[in-house]
Amino acid sequence: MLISINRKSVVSLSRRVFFSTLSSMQDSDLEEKGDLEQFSGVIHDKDLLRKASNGNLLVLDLIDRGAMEPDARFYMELFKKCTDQGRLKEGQMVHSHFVNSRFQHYVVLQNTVLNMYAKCGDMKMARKVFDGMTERDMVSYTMLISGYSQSNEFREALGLYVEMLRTGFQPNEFTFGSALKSAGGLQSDALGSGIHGACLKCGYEENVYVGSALVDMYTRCKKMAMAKMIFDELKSKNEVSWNALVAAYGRDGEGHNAVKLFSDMKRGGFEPTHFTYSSIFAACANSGALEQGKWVHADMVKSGLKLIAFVGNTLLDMYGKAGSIEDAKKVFYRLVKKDIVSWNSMLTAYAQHGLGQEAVDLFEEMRRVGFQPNEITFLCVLNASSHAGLLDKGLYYFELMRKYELEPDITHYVTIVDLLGRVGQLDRAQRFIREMTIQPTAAIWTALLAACRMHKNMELGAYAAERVFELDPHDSGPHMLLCNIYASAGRLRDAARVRRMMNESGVKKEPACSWVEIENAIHVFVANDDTHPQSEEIRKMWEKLRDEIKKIGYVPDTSHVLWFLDQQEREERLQYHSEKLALAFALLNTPPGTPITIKKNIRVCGDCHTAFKFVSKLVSREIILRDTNRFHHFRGGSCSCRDYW
DNA sequence: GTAGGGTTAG
Repeated sequence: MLISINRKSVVSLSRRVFFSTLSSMQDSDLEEKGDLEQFSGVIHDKDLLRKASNGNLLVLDLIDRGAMEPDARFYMELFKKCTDQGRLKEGQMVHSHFVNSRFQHYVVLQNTVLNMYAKCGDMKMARKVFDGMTERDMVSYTMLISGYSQSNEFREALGLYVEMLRTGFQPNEFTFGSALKSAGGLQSDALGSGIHGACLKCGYEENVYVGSALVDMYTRCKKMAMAKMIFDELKSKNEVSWNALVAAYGRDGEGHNAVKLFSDMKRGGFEPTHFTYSSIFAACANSGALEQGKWVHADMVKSGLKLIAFVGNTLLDMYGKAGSIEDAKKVFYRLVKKDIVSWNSMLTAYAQHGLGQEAVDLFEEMRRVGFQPNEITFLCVLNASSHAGLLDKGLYYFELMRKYELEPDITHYVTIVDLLGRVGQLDRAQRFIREMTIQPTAAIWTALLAACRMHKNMELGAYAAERVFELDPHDSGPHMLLCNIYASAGRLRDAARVRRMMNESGVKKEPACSWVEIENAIHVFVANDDTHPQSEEIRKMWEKLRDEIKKIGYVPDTSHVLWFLDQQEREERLQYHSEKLALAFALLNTPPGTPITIKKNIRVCGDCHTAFKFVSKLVSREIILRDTNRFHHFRGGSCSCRDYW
């Protein structure tokens, strides 16, 4: 609370009262700073003011109107306060006074200014201050290097690091930490090991910051063995060192290793932090290790850590990716404080599950409560509209972006092409591409190509494919799409030509695989897989299922498979697609009535989609299938995507 | 006065 004082009462204030009044002021009272004018008449004692204000930004007003002149220590406190609170504007104001003060040549103060700009993300100004310094020390270099590395300007950081060495300054543990982060950011093993060598030479290998930075750097350079070795030999470890390694498993989608490390960490007496949990959930999300993720979630609840956005967002994403939309929703609504990523993640989860209407409703709720959407928000909601076939909504939201002063980028355009294509408005999609204000990319034409495959438009498909091949000749996806378009139109010669083209230019098709998690183990299947210990049983199971579903109406759709085989061979191949094997395996190894979740690394084929619908009816089980695009929930003979995918 | 670890989309 700012105590309201008028000039008359100020004059009669004792030094003591003045001191305590100013000390009790909060920066949040800044809007009421008009009242400060009342002080200006009585401030003569700068030291008293400095002490009383304790770096309080309220006094900026006094400085600005020349009512007081800070001393060196006061400048320092003000700059630090602006740095800590990220108050760039106030910092600039103090800076402009500082350059006219008699302290302007103090290196330590100039460093503090430099650091303030760097930490507030204004690297241009930080650089300008640095360049303008007549005298620099090692800290000046280190502050600028760390600023660059924290702004992801890794090349600048390392350039400066080299310059620093050339100039003859000795880096310290602070410098090494930032330099290693930059080398990791550039994924440059060569630069990283060079810096590593320098750390050893200077005797910093036992510093816990340097150690963690080394571990992190090597993981980012894909040198996991080296990272682990350094980690194991670290003399001093803390939770950050552990987190660096856990996070690496998160990035690589190695859920099981991450969880194992998590257990080791706890056994070693280290408390997991928000960073740890966040990384674990990301690891489980990316590897589909839902059961383990749930276990760690329970552990976090026990630990008493609050469900803040920082970690809740990752957890939400994990449940979404694992197919459990209900759990994702629970996390979302229990978050202590939602940030933009929370909203976007929830929208993504809805979109992935084909719950377009829910996504649209959530987006409207977001606007209602006054949360500012960003580009990603629109991408999520456009995607959701597209997957649910909500044409008008999608087009409306695309236009709405500009009202929020957001410029659609190429990814938004792709979604609109996809949206128009899915509902079969191919001509309109083509017109939309022609009228785009930005240059169409391979992704744009691939979206149109996929729509042509869906709606069996060979001519436009061939045209779109040509455009894709011009822009990106090495992607196998578009080749396969075109090949399939020709094959299902009976143009086998053309299909063969595309195949040949792929072979000649060395385009490889990613092998399809499906996997299913049962009791903490992940079982992976590829088509015609007979390597699994239960393969005989699995085949028999599927053949039994196939015969049963044929009785209730299943007709194998062979238009999706290799055109060069005869009908019977095609049907044969089709029957042992990886997702069918995974399904048979899951039915053999899970209790009746429980839902089954299967993941696939490419899009589900049309025949498997149909077969899964029949199986869900036959065995009265819910089957959840995640492909690269989205989730399919099969229940009672139909799919949540309403065959829209 | 200076340092290291996390999340949404594609």
